[in-house]
Amino acid sequence: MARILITSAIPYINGIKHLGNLVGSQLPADLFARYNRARGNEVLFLCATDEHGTPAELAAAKVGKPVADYCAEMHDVQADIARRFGLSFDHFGRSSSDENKALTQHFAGVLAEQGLIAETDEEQVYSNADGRYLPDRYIEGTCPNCGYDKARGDQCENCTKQLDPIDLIEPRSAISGSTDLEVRQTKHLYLRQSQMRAELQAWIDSKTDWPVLTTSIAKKWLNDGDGLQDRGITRDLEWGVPVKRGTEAWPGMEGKVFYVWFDAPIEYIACSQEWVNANKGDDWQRWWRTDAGADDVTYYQFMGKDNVPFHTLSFPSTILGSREPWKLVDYIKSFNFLNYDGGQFSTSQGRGVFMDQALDILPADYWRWWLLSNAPETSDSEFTWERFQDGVNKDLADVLGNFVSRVTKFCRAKFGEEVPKGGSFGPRETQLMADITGRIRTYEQLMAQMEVRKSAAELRSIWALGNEYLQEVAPWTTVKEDPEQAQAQIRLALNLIRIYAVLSAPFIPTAAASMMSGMNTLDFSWPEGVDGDDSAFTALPAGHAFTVPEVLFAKITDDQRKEWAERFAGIRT
RNA sequence: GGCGCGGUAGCUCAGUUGGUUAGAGCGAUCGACUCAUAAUCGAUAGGUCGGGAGUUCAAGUCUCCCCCACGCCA
Repeated sequence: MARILITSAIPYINGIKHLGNLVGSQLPADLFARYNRARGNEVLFLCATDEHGTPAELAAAKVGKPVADYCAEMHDVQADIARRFGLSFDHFGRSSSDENKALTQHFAGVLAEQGLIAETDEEQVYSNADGRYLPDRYIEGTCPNCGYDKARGDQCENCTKQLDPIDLIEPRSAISGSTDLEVRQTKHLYLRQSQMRAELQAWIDSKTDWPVLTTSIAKKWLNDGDGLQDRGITRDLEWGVPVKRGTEAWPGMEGKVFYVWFDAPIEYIACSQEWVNANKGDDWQRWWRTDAGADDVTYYQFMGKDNVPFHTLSFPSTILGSREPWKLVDYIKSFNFLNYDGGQFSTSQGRGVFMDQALDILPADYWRWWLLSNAPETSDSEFTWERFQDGVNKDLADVLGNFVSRVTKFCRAKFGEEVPKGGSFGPRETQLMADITGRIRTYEQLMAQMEVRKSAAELRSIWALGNEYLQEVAPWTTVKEDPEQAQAQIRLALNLIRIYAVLSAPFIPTAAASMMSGMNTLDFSWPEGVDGDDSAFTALPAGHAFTVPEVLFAKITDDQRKEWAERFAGIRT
């Protein structure tokens, strides 16, 4: 039994995530977690909210709440939506947890001991009215290049020129509008990633089986220009992990916090400590410490491409640079972006469909299936309401749902609601079982390789095999001439429903549960093969009672599609 | 401007280390069936694999140049 550690990129606390965020990390990670559990592997699947930084502070201020309260509330909101989407985290933690504070401070301390932390003095803009330092992009003013009056401190959106905040004419705070700004000297810590460059390069080069998307982004950052740059890991903010050197105070760093990108990935580890402290597990070290039992763990990370640099370079610098025996990631599965109807999904602009809205109009399985079977693996892909309707109706309603419906209703009408016992399997049945077994083996390989779209396509063709069989042996005709033979045909078809439920559960867990419930069984054993008395194809024995399930997937009508397309055409307010 | 990922049937995409008549799903057309969510099953049509040059007995698959789209960065 393999031991599988899975983490999904942690979503930022500020607001509800859209479908593009979902399909880029949490959803495929959940697919992989569910599959591995179904195969009997020991799985620890972790996710959390990423809570620190300026955007959270501003969002809290906007609704007039203390930032800690705001984050606590938003964490619960996100946890509830994740649960309703069927995301099967073993724990959904918080980067603002005490565990993460202590661990982040610990890493900073040991990195300093290893000579990988540099202290620098730099100039930062301070807003007296706001009582805080302003990140570059929160300073606005007139562009010295083109005269645009809403240029940001990092770049002018009008002429695209890169700027320094001190270049701006009549600079003001983007938060309050105040012009009472001053430049102050402030001290900061840098992670000396440049020192780790050769080691990271060798590590990345050894990962020949990673997606091209992952390695190409990592190599670009390693080799572009002057190579990997040191990175500031502290900020002049209040909301964050206080800067400490382990448990000791850090002279000169009073009142400062670690940068959100330093503490966020450390939460992957801290989350497992939260998992233990929540009494859900009893040993986090055997997942993370190679000196405490984690050497047989295989660790997979899932994320969108925008997160790749931090996971291939920054976080590994932290792990490797500590010179402590932490588990390093074995495989990084990265995704491109999902676009929405001709443009990008946008959290800040409220464009697209967000997770709560999606669940308001359809059950999670509809979304899970479409998003996963169209996951942006090789390139960006696009959500349109037409494609969504086509995919859901054809795959889920017509191919799978209708198969369950036609088999169970036919049996009920002709033989009653129990698995019929007559007849025996002949050559055609043997062939079907062999065909399905062969495809299951392919499906297993694709799932193990995290080939999400191909796995979905393979699963769909397994569903279709059932319809092909029924069409060919035509039990509705057979029953008139040879009822015993028809019973054998339907007995096999009913067993296919259980097999389909088990195979499909990672994609569509709710519908799979309905199928299992209808088949009146708790036998979730994975279909290993065709041979022997314990064959998956005879798991439901003759005489086993079942009920006809409710319609598994109602079709999306043209009227619904049009209404939703219109409702979600604008921006969310 | 640099870099990255793409450009394959109407649409969405597969096409390992170059090798027989380039594949799938959807859509279209025709047919079969009537158990079923007007579902299913079969068949057919449809592609000079972005353009050009080159290497090779052989290129969608390698090399070079160009064009287009998207993304990232400066």
